[in-house]
Amino acid sequence: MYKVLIVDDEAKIREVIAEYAEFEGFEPDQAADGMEAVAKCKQNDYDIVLMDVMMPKLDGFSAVKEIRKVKDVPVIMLSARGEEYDKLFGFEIGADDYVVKPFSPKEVMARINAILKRNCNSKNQKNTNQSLKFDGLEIDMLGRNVYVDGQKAELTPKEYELLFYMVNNKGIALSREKLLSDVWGYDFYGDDRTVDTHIKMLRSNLKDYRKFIITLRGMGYKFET
Amino acid sequence: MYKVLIVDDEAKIREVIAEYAEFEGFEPDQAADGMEAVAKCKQNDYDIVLMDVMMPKLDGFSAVKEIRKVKDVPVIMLSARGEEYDKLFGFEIGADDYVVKPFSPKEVMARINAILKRNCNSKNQKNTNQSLKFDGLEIDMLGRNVYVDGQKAELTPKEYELLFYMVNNKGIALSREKLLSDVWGYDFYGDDRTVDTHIKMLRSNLKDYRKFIITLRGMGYKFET
DNA sequence: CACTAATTTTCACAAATTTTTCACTGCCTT
DNA sequence: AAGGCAGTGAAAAATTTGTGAAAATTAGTG
Repeated sequence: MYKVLIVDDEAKIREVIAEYAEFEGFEPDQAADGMEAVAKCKQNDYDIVLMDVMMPKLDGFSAVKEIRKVKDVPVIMLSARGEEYDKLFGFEIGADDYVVKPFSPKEVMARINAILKRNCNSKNQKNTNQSLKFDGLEIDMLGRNVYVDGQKAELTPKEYELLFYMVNNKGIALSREKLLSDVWGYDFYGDDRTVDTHIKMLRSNLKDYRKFIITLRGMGYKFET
Repeated sequence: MYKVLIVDDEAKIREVIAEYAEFEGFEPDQAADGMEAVAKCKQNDYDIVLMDVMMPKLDGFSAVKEIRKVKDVPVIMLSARGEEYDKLFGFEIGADDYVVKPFSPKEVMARINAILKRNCNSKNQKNTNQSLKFDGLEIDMLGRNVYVDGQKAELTPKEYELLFYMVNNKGIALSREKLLSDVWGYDFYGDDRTVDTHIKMLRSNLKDYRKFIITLRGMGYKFET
């Protein structure tokens, strides 16, 4: 059964959608703001997230960005604001669809089904191997664990996020700026060498598999097997 | 490069979208009705299809149904009718997205990008893998690798940048000044012979394919196959 | 709320690598 | 044959990365 997380600050809206979702055979869960959504996503594995844009504490866009750091779950953005700017921004940070309020629950359900259907091939593959394995380096996306030759590696959060991002961009050259903006956040004001230090720690934790983290002199780094 | 098929009976609309698509780096093709769209899809491999619903000869829904029998290409439906019924119907027959006219070309492009990004793991990998091949010289732009007869060439950053720039200006005569200002930066204060030295190193690393780097006496260099 | 532990960030320095300079050689062109 | 221009090798200069340690930040706890 597919699990759906519904994020909106209005309880009424959450209820309506949840009811429909349940009727359609989904297992709905709710969050009232971006912070809660991020927390829930880190704990649970949802098959899709419906995310309102305008919310207290943490807005929908920022929440998606935060969630995407650790989970690759499809997201549909809900917004009362139908302006083009928002739409584009939503897609850019990787929303899979965008629905403008007021929407009909039926339409939302149809869009959920469309996305789940589309992702079913890759999703199923991903579900069966939610963990990636490169030689003796295993990354368990679900449990957020990394194993080096079967032994659990104790990575700090940043180290894990960095590895996760690099693995998801396997074979692609990543500049320090790109890494800082995607892993640390677009609003990070800091030293380039910060990346180096984390790469150092990551390498040291990956033991022999440090070999997968390639230095591209004058450029940045990349993960390559 | 991604190939997009634009299906609409109004030439004007096709033109506008095609223009935008080209600007965005897609390779647009057009069809004026459902029949033509089906025929073209059977012949060619498109990465995505934009399909109008209301068309003479064969309507959009039927066309998609027909296309899906032979090809599993993503489809975005375009429709002047924004009624919910159509939307649901569109998703049911497997449309990947649904845009209601009048739409802004920008929004359509954003949706195309969203879908292509999502599907990139399947067949389009070679498309995303921006790699150029000239004889036995292969340049993998994404991974920043250069292969000479399948063997990885260890280029220094400047060597890579120089090669990258020259390849992107294939067949064009490049003066030392132009190279210095474009590859090194407009603020570079230095000797002209610097270019020569890097060309030397690059040639030596490209082995037999040094032949692509042509000296233009009294002028500069160019890359030509 | 202060204290502790863990994590993240900054930073300076050494080591490694790359870039630049430059003198010299030799080839092309007129 | 001479003058100009490109090719080359090697040394010097500059840049970049790896790393350790200290400082700053964050989270957890009594």
